[in-house]
Amino acid sequence: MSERDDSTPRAVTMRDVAQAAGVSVSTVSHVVNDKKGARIGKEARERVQRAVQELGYRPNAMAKVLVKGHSRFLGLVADAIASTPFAGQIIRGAQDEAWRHGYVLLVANTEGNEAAETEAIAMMLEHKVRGVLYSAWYHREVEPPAGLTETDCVLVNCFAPGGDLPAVVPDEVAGGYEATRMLLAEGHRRIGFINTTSPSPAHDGRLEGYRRALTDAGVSFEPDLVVDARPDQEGGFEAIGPLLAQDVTGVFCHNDRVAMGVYDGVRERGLRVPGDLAVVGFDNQEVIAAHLRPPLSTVALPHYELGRVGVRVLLGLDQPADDGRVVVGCPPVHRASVNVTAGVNGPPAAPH
Amino acid sequence: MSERDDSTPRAVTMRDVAQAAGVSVSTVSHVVNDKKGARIGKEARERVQRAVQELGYRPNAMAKVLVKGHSRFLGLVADAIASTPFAGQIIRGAQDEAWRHGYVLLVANTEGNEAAETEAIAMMLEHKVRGVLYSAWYHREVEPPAGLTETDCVLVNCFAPGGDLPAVVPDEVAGGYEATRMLLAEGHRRIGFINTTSPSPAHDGRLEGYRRALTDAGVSFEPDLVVDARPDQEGGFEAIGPLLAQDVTGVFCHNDRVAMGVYDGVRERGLRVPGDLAVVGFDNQEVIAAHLRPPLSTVALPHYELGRVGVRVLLGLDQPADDGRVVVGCPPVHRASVNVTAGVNGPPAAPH
DNA sequence: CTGAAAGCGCTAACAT
DNA sequence: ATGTTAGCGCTTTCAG
Repeated sequence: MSERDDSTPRAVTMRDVAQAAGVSVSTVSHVVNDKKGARIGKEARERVQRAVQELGYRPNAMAKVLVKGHSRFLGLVADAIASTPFAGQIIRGAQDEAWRHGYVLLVANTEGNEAAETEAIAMMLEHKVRGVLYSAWYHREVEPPAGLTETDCVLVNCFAPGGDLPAVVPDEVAGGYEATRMLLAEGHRRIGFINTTSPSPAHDGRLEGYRRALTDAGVSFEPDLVVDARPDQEGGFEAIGPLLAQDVTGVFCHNDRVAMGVYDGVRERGLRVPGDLAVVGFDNQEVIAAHLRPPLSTVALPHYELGRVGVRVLLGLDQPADDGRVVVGCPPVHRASVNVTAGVNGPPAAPH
Repeated sequence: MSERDDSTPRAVTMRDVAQAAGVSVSTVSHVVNDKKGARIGKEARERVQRAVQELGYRPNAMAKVLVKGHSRFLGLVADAIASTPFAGQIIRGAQDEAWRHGYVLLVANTEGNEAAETEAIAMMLEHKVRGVLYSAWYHREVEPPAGLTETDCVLVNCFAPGGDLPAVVPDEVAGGYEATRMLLAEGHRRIGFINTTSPSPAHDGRLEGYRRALTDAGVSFEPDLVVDARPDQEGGFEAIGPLLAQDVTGVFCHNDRVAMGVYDGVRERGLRVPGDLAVVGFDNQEVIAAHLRPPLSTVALPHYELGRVGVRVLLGLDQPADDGRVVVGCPPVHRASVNVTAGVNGPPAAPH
């Protein structure tokens, strides 16, 4: 199974190295950590390095933590690691940034289970994490578990009632604005908006952005052009009918899945995207958006950034605004569902 | 930001508790860990428990590791945490199973970067992990990095040349067999297979399964009904034409994205799924499969299981076969793309 | 029933 | 230029 040696696979310690090199442990410590102020003879240094090589010495991170008094761990508790590709991006962003600063991520996914959450946080606290990121897979208000008060904590893709905890969240309003702009920019004036039925920051923010974009373009807001639907394919499929009946020429969908349903509905009627109807989504969910026919113009949810900025705030590298928030932009992604000539990025090569 | 106290936020240790409770540290240790053989007076025990509560004592996991000689860490190095929802499932499966046995996962995603990989493994080794899972996001042969020989290691969703490392992999052959069976069971006899262009265990295994299923059903294999295409929407879209021209009534697609492209191609011709063409995918990629119109019958890639079984093998709970492999089944998922009356599971409610 | 003490692997003064 | 030593917070004999 592995190259473990014989009877007592006791790990090789610093003392073993010292012994083999014929020096003291502190000397070994100095050369291994490449300490600045330490003057070690070229001679001895080499002997130590050789011994390290030969014995295959690996420093014990735990022992180090113990003496230094603080670990290089960062906790990340996620409510849904799996249900969606999104959480993965948050983790990746957090991981990359943590790594860059010498931190290791302790990830726990709780699937919303409160007991698991408490246990996960206890685990992190016992590992003396430098702080923890508490994240949600979709932007919403959360009630952070009690244990979190025992350490530094920043909320990612969610926020707490009081507003006392720093929160890193996507800019829903700007996102909705951008999405609507994409349609406006192509000359559309009757623009439908299929929003979600569930009350949420996304619901309110994107609507707000839609209205503002309309206003800024001198187009009056028509309540009838906004319909709420289940935020998935079925919802989009059903919602597009009424909108088409009102002669919209473009539609902004609450998310890419809704847009996917809209595509189906449009096809069902023998119509075409974008010729008969221009469509813009939200989320930029790769599997869907980039590979629909035609590829879907959309606005990206910045999950990677969210994770990344989350650790930056945790480490004190970025400062939240006065309201405790850091708002991350949602960049527009131009593809062919608004204007045939616009989207030029063909889908990337796919493996397996 | 957090409830840190004053100047020196020194953590409360066991000694503090001992002092507060008026007992010795060893007594505290005994009651905190609920040691079996320890006879502690009801009286003292209560004092300790109270002190623990009041001081908010949290045991230091690092110190514990140091004295016990081994950690409760399991490493998981993944090549692509994010590019796909798949890796997320592997992590989740591993996490759940690890957790169940009191282990904590140290996750590192390397995005295929070799330096990151080496560094990640070094990090894990320094944390004295009990072992590490090396995983790939799509089933393939890998060259596990050298550092892994220093600890127990099991391969997940991949395998090594020599076959010396235990490997947990999906049963591609059985999967291909199942997929084909779904079509055969509905009476189809001219069944196309859109395979992938990239050579891989998936390519060979699924083809093998397809052939076996045909043979077992007394249908002769026709090479012309098998076409290789890019394993995505575009590939499926283009490949379906030639197949339709050969009067296939059903098609087995290398994956769900290919099936998505096939749907488009079928629609383009004014045809219907499953009426004019029955379609079966592979992967069971939720976002796609469950929400296509009609919902796609497919075969699931058992990522969660792969991760779960990976840690079981690592912990010695499951034994690999003589060839070092543990093969995990790919269960068929019946939806409406083969037989209208078959798929009954409407898409689940979707949040946000 | 409870406490004293050794020591896990390492770092950081402090000696030499 | 290098060695000695005292802990970091905890578990675990071994004595009382």
